[in-house]
Amino acid sequence: MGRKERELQQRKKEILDVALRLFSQKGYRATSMQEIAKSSEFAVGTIYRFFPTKKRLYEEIVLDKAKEIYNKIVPVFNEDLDPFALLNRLIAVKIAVLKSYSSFIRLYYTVLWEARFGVKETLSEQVLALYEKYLCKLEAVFAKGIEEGIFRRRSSRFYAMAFEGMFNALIQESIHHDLEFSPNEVAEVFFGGILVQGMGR
Amino acid sequence: MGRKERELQQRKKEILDVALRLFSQKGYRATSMQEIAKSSEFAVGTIYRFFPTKKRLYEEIVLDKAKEIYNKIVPVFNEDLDPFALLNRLIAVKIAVLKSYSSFIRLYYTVLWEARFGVKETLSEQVLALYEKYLCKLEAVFAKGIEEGIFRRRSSRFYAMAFEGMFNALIQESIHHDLEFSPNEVAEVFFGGILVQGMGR
Amino acid sequence: MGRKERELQQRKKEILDVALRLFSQKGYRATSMQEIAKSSEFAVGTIYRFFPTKKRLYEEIVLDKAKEIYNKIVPVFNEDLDPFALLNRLIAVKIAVLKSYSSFIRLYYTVLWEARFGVKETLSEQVLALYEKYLCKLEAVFAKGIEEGIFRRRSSRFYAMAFEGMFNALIQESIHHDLEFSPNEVAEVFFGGILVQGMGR
Amino acid sequence: MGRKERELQQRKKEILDVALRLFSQKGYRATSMQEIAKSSEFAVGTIYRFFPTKKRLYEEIVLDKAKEIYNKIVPVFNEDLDPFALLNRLIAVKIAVLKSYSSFIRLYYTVLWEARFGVKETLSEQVLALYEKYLCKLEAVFAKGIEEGIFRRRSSRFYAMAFEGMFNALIQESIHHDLEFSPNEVAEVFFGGILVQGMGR
DNA sequence: TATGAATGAGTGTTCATTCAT
DNA sequence: AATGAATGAACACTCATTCAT
Repeated sequence: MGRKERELQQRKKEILDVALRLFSQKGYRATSMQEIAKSSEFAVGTIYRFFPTKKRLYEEIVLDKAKEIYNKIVPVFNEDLDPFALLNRLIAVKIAVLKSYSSFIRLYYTVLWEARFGVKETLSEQVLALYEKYLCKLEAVFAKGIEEGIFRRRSSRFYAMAFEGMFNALIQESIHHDLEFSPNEVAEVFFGGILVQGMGR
Repeated sequence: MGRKERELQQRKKEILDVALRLFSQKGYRATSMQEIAKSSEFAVGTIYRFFPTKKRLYEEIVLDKAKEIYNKIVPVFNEDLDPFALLNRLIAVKIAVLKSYSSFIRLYYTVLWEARFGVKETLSEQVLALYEKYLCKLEAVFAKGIEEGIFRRRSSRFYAMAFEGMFNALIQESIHHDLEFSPNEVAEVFFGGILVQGMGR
Repeated sequence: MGRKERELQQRKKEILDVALRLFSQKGYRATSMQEIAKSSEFAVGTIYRFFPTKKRLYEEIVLDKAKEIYNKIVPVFNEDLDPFALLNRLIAVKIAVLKSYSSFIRLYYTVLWEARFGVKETLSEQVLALYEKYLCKLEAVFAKGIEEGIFRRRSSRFYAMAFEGMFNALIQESIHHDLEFSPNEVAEVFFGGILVQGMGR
Repeated sequence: MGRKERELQQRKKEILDVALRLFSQKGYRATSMQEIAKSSEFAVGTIYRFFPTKKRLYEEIVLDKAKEIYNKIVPVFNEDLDPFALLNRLIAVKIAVLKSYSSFIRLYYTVLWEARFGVKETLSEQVLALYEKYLCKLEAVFAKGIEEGIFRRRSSRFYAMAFEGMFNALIQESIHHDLEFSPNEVAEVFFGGILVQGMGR
């Protein structure tokens, strides 16, 4: 890759970074191309050199990062571990990965939210597809654990959603507010519940 | 409240209902005032008599419903129950209440999401305030449980977020997709974890 | 039709007039909506109240007038006259009608030109269709004249095109420059050529 | 002219050829400089080396070809023939010349049309000037014919316009549609009308 | 008081032109 | 001299808001 090419990629990256920041802060519709241009100190036309439409700019931002995240997380599913150990590992990896993408996290969850809960004219079906693949693998882990008698008998979808819900809420809280926690804590609460042994019902 | 006043409130309510439906279906930006006017069979100007801006109309819709939901849920916190029983009851009540607001739920969570995770120009600080009050009470319950030795020793904020995350994910999944579950299931998983007794660590 | 309705029609007419002038002077593409707005002293949005797109505004201008012209000219074809007399009458009527539309004439011929000679993305197929209908009737007159032995034996299409070409050139010259001529002159020159009797040289 | 100069002229010609094709196919406004650059396999900047603006490129194309056409047609006026014979010859030459420029014809007539009938910001005053010179010579021929008693007494401008109108309409119809005709036919129809002998009716 | 026509700033996008390489 | 990436004014069109009726 020559100097020219490298510079081009550099410019593209700069635009992506600025756009990511603005889309994160204000959302897709409230961010105008003019604004992205001004913030990135390029002309509008220059942005259109790299991205044919606003929609595609947005999708590229989201899809690129989403793929990166996905590719860092899913290998966990291929590790040769029992469901319990695998989920423990997943928690640790997810925390590490997601914390390293903290500036993108808000946008990521917004897209997932919109994609999953039906905002019309979904902006990134591919991100959704990626997430569904992840969910599928996650469900499989729970299914295996149930089968092996490690996890209580319940729908694996239920477990997957409960896991994702709890985990995502904690991650977001820790990134955007000041909640500190370790992978262990999440694992302990999720696996063992919150009751002190012997207490409760 | 005289007839005049009653009629006024009636008009306002009609507008709010139509706007809620449209905002829910298409989102805030994609819904135009002209559309709300046409659907509600009022003139645009009339809507502006009741709501000074589109933003305020949106906020009022969300705040109204959010208050209703809040008012149906928080009494649980005043019931004379131990933390464990109270949370059990909270789960049952939340499920019942939120399912009865299913057409509003998407909008509600969207606003909460935007408010909590910092989309600039937040559309409803008051909704956020309400939610924070709820969170505060929830934390108090967890704090009390910890103090009483029922719950394991951990930050009450951590418990509150974990609870909300798991619960909200399940509720959304059950409303927008086909996940069926009972209050008991949520409670059992949250309180007791997913491991079969004696298994795991 | 109430006052409101009348005023609306008045506004619409004002816009149409201004747009006609600008389209005539500068052509379709070189005339911007902003310009039409400024010239007509309405806001851009107001123009869009009356015409959904620029294209439709243009078409409405052209089609409306073209229909008027057509409706004033074609009745001649239904008069009970022999081909020679009918064409004489046609010349007189066309001159009278087209001179009364002089501000529209340039646009009219431009559209016909574009439509007939293939500018892509033709702006008014309906105007073309109208003109083809006229041409068809004109050809029929020539065909009849040929059959009756009044006109020399030649393709009626050839006669129709020759007639239209000569006539239109003269009309345009008389409107845009200073050529004065009477219907008789056109007739004499054109017929002198197509009548069987009296070959030159 | 050295090699350098020759190469330069070669480049220029290549650009003109490509631009002519594109302008003919899609019109002036719908053809972009980028497109011309890509089609001609030069860079945009290179085109701007030869032509200072898009408008001038267009004008040069049209003027070049118009000059060619003009130079092939006007010699007829210098031939030592009587008006009748000269016009006969003119018809034959014009048909031969214009048919050999058929891909340029649409553009040519469009420019003439715009120039003569006053579209503002005329794209080629020089083409117009050329055409007026041609018209002038044509008028002179008619004037001479009138003076010599060959043609009926009428304004020579009137004759010139009638001639051009009829001729151009027929040529365009023959190029863009399927009208076949010989120079003789045009001459016979046109002269049949303007010769002194043989009045109609 | 209720109306809805009018407004015009703002949108995403294009493309003639420039200029550093 | 040739390049083509960068520019930004201009475009058609939208829509929250105003205000004369």
